[in-house]
Amino acid sequence: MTEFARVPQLSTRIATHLQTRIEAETWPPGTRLPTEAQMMQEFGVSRAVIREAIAQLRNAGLVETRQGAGAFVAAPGARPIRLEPAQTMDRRAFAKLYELRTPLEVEAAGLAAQNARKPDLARLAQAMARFDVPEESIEASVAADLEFHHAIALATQNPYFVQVLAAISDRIAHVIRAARAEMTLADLHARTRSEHGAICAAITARDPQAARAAMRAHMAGGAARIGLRQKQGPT
Amino acid sequence: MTEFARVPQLSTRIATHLQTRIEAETWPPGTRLPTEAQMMQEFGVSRAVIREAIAQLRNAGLVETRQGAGAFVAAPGARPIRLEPAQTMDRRAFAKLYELRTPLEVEAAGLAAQNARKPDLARLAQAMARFDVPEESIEASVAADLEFHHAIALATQNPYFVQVLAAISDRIAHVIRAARAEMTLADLHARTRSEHGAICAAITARDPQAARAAMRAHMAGGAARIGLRQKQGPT
DNA sequence: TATGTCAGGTTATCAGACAAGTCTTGCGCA
DNA sequence: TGCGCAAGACTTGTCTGATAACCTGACATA
Repeated sequence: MTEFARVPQLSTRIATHLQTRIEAETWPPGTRLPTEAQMMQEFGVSRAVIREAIAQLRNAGLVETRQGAGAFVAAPGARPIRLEPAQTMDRRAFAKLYELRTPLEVEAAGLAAQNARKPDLARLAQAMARFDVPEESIEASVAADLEFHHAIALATQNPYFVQVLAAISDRIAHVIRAARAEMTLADLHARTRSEHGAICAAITARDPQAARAAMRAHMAGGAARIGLRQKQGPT
Repeated sequence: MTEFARVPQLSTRIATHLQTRIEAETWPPGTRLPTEAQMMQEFGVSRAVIREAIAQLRNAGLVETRQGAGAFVAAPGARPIRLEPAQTMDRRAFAKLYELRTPLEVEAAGLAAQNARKPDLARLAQAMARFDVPEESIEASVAADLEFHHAIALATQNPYFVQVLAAISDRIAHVIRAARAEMTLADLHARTRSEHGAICAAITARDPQAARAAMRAHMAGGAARIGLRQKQGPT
């Protein structure tokens, strides 16, 4: 009968405790966890708490439950890849995130040039067209930017790029929006349009090398615009 | 009364329903969700189900709950990046995952060459040393491989690379382990040792360009060894 | 051996209650 | 009038007990 302090939620503490047993392979995949009743006794809490702890693990993909059968340790391949959010999104953490984003966007541009299909190119052109109108608001501009990069990710034909880039871009856009940039909206709009145009042209021409180079320039430009230095040479 | 179609759990259905409202910005960040009592009435279920649904959203990082106050839609920046597991980890999905891993490992090698500190280089050398002994088992070999790549990720000084590469490598290693490879263990050991050595040397020499090239060769070699074709040229 | 049935165990859901924390409101006081 | 503060309403966290849906394994039977 272990006694838990009440600082974090009871269920969370129990969940992390169980998680260590699973990740330490004390309970290898396929193992059946103790029943809820047994855990109630072991941890000295009510069934509601146990159920919530199990729910957390199930949500994290570490266990699977079957009504009437029990809870089982899931196979590693079934677990989702998960990146914990940075505690504070300060300038340093932001730069690190951008550092992660850059090679992914560059590679996505190259893959898009190789693998894009007709509908992908159409979607890309459509995203480009949104820049033809004069700049309206920071919101509209950011949304158009996101849509363009999303179209590239889709063109890779690789769902992993779509997912991870969507998550990263979304967070970066959020910070940009909050920071408000130091340049005029008109200038930002023009530069983005120009750089996006180069990328779009290279992808449409199915030139992976040019697409990568254009995207790399775009990333470096974006980093510079928001005050980040990238000390990265040619790859 | 027999049910033919098995429906997902009640809590899951309600959770996804709430999720659509959040992602459609019907409830923008900061909004307070209806109270548990209100939802009980709206959906006609017990409080336990509502609480499980909320718990799912909380685990997904979409809402935050505060005792006595309520449940609130979380800021996008606070949400963890999450990659859903592929339904089936077949050869195609595996290739896509490798496609994502390659640019990340290449960039990590380059950043490691730029940013590695003394302890990082020591850890790298230690990981290399594990290959000096003759091959033992497939398990030991895979573990040493993972440790080497983990050491590189740490040397980037970028926690995002550490997290995402750890998650991806772990899953790839799992598949490799299951597939058992087509080459002899001795041959695999020798090749891995040779390629890792080149990477390690480039990083220790603080030569980012050479580190990137060596890692790219290593990735291509690994892909070829497990039967994947990479149609990727120089970046 | 093969098969159908049943009993026991397990999770899913329901219902009601109290504890702990938060927010609002109104009252007393300066 | 304006401010401080405490009481009370409200909300989530935890506990308790019960029923329904479901799974597994043993057992009887042909």
